[in-house]
Amino acid sequence: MATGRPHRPATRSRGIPEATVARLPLYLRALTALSERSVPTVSSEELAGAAGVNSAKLRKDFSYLGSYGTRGVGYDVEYLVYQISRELGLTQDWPVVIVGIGNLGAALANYGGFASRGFRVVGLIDADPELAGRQVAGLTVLHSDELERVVEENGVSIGVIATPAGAAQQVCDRLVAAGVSSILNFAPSVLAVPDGVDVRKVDLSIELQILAFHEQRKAGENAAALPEPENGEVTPVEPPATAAVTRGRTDREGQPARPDGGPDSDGGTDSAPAVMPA
Amino acid sequence: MATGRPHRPATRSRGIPEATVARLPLYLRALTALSERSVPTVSSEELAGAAGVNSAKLRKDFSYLGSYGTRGVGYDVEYLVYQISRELGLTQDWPVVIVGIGNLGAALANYGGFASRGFRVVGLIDADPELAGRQVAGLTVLHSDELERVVEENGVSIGVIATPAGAAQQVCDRLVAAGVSSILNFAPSVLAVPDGVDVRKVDLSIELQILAFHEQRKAGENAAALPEPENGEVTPVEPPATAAVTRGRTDREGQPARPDGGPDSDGGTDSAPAVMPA
DNA sequence: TGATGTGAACGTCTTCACAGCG
DNA sequence: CGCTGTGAAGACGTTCACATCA
Repeated sequence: MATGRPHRPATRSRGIPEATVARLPLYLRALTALSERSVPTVSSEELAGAAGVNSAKLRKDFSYLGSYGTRGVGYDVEYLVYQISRELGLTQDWPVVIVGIGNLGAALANYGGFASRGFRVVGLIDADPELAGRQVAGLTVLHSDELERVVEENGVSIGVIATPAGAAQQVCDRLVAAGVSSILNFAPSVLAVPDGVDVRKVDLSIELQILAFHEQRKAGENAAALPEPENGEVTPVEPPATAAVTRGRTDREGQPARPDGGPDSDGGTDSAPAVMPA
Repeated sequence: MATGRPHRPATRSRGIPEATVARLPLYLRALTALSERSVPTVSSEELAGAAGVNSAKLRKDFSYLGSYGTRGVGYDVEYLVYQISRELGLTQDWPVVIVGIGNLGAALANYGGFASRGFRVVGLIDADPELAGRQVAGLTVLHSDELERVVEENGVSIGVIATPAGAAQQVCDRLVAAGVSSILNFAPSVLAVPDGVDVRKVDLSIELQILAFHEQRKAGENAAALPEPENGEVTPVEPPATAAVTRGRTDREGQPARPDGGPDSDGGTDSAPAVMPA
């Protein structure tokens, strides 16, 4: 789950729960697919299947929007597409700037899903003078100096940060100062923003770490009940001996720092700082 | 937030709540930064600030791992880094394959955050014969035919899908058949997987849509209380007249489908299918 | 009759407030 | 004394089960 953090304390937005808002785009995608196949109506059961949720949840979600279904029949696809689009604000045009045109920024600029949903990329910005002037996704990459100008001229309210972690906060500050009030952050850093500015975070590495946690548990179940090193003594989990069959895990280091003695036993740790592609 | 869907019904994993697991990587990052600055201990307050959460939540989270702090003092940085790493399974080495080497796949392959946390990219795979043989991030891109071989030879249990939406399910099926049991999906499609396989989804377009929702609400507050088209009659929200000052929104279409009459009034809709960069 | 819409029950997550310990 | 660790309360989200209505 790319996890986001709405700055105000999870205030229900006009009565629509955050969790529901987060699922509306999912429904919209499924509905759009149906619309293209000219399917006139769907039941909550069918639509829920296509969106990967259960039908009770879907019906409750839709109930927050109003009564858009027909009992005994289902939901009118076209009508629902429009209502959800309107609720999400996709019947408007949202100019967007992307800052940091590395591989990731370029991927975002080329991403078809943006343009098709009311988002229009109006500016690509990078600090590297080498990049300035180059064409990416049909747009000319601009130097960072132009950031404020692009934001103001286009009335941009949504900014995407795809810079290295070190640059993210500074870029964020400039975006906010120029008038941006919603930020999608791909850099692995925590952004501080004033009240009224929304930040959502997408962190590639965090997602993998969550997967690793669950993967580790599966492995633990296959072996005996996993040994619990509750106190300082650490017993590294022995990988099951069956080599080729068991999914590959190879233990690395084995020495933790101890909480009591002076924690200066071992100088620096191994891990490099998490840095974005650039 | 990029949202994930653990397949089993949100079972607490060995007593650690999912929400806590999702935050551990955040804490780990903040702790690693402190560790590099050779800070020996942190209070829950400081660490919470660095991670962007409140301190009560952080303490509760850590309490699920055990009592790793010292009252009146705080937490030993090195020790906590190790404990969280172990809990997340990052003291092991996780071989990973990335399928779909477009801009996004290349960005992922180059992403420093992977390698530094126990994740090792062992295979880059793409269906395009043109790409096969090219070097990306120091690895040779392999053709899809090699998928099963790479997964089996390296004991890969985590796969990343960065293909277009249309290819995602097929790639997923092959990964699972070859032995992968955790999947990070960047394609905008709902994946069906057998029990025991975890899927996490990162959807760039969904994140933007959620931002747009909140952005729209901010705009609505600035104007009068937003008009509620509760019944079929739709009143498109008039954008505030102040042009340059108000953040840019320009209305597009205005005609919704009606729920009662035959829904065949207007053939196809405008929006193109959401497709990944390739 | 068959599907929606929704109160009510349940489970999970967050926050509070303070006991307890170094 | 200061900070952790945690019961308890409250907010939020999900699921159930069924009244309701086209």
